[in-house]
Amino acid sequence: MLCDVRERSICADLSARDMEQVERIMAHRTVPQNKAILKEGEPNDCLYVIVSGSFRLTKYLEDGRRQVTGFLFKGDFFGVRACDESAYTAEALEDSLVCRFPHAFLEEISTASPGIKDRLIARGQTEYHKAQDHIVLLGKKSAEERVLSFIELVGKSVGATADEDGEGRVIPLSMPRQDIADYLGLRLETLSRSLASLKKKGVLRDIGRKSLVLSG
Amino acid sequence: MLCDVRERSICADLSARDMEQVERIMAHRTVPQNKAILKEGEPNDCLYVIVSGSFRLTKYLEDGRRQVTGFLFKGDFFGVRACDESAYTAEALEDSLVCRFPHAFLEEISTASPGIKDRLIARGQTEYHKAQDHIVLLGKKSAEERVLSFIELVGKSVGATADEDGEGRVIPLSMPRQDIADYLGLRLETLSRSLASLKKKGVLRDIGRKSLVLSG
DNA sequence: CGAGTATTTGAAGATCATCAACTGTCGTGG
DNA sequence: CCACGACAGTTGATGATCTTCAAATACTCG
Repeated sequence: MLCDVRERSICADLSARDMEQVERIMAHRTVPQNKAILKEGEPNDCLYVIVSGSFRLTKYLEDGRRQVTGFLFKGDFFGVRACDESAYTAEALEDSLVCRFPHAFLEEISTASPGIKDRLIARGQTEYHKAQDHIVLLGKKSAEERVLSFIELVGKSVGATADEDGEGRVIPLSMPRQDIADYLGLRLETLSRSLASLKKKGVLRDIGRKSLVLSG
Repeated sequence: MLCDVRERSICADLSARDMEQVERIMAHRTVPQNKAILKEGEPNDCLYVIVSGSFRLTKYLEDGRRQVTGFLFKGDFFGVRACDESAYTAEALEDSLVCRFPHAFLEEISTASPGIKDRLIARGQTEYHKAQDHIVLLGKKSAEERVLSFIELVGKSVGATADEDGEGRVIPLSMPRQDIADYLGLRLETLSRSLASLKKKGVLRDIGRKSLVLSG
């Protein structure tokens, strides 16, 4: 079975011979909605590539406060760390499919396909830069600015489609409000009010549970 | 000339033969206080390792709001990205010394010393995890909690020393209050008040411009 | 249709920001 | 060596934004 995310992912660097190996070793795995595939503090020895669906990454404070540190979509991957325990929890936002690579296996075939490591470095940097943008968002932006930035980010990640009128861009949302609020460092109610306010101002054309429509 | 950060840094993976190469190619460079060695948006083709001193990483919003996304100390490195422009500005907090490696050079010797790439991957992950902790700090913690977390982070990074009485831990601060505030997503005044409050509560034993003393 | 959950809305309160004045510190030069 | 100026940091009073608690409404699924 072939992923349709191959060209965007690690497999793109593999030779035909290595690909055979991959197809023997790797495992596709379905992850039901809200099920964790990786848990903060638990050991992890695999890299996961998202074939379809989406995930949230979360971290918890000792007292239970939860922060969503990122959302991942098709083609993204997580679980890079080769050693000890995971720094975050990864949960499916919807029924999803991932491709699983043991680190040991990656290490092995990377001697033949060193491009794999370059991919990991580059992707690591991309994630780091996204985290920095997130930091700017949390450190310096107002509630409404955060919400707008989030919508644009999702739009870029999953792609926006034109709505019926051809006037607006539809942004699909696979996550509930609470996840968005926890990503933005806001309370549910503040997120809701910010969305309402953006709609009143005409920035948002429509607010749905599973999608938003941006004006223009 | 040999760095005393060698074992903590990329050079640790190099063979003796590669080290000769490194000593020919690499350049030590001094960076005066408040001078940027990397600027957000400008191209960069080198990796820098901090030999002595410290740096702040900053990002700016279009309207000038500044966010400090991280502080780096001896042994840390920045400028990993092999391509296009830098995602952040790196400025010296004090007169500092860095070691400079062109990416092309690293790429070249990594065929002989593949451990270098593993280092870059591992370090990239470490930075990413630090960024995630920063996100939790900004998204979920109160002003005082942020300040305490920051102090503990610096303590871990640069090492705390016992004070005269042997009762407290002295945390050296190489950055001004404004940088700390911009790191914590707070205003100067709020940072100052939080410090004062922590002292009144007995968590801090003393507050100085260039150091803090933690109780216990 | 109805129960349960997700989301929105309302009113009151807390935390942090803002504006302003004050104090402390450091380096310079008389 | 002390006085001065400039900047870094602190403290005070007021206000805005976001949170909290409470209740209403909308949506989903069996």
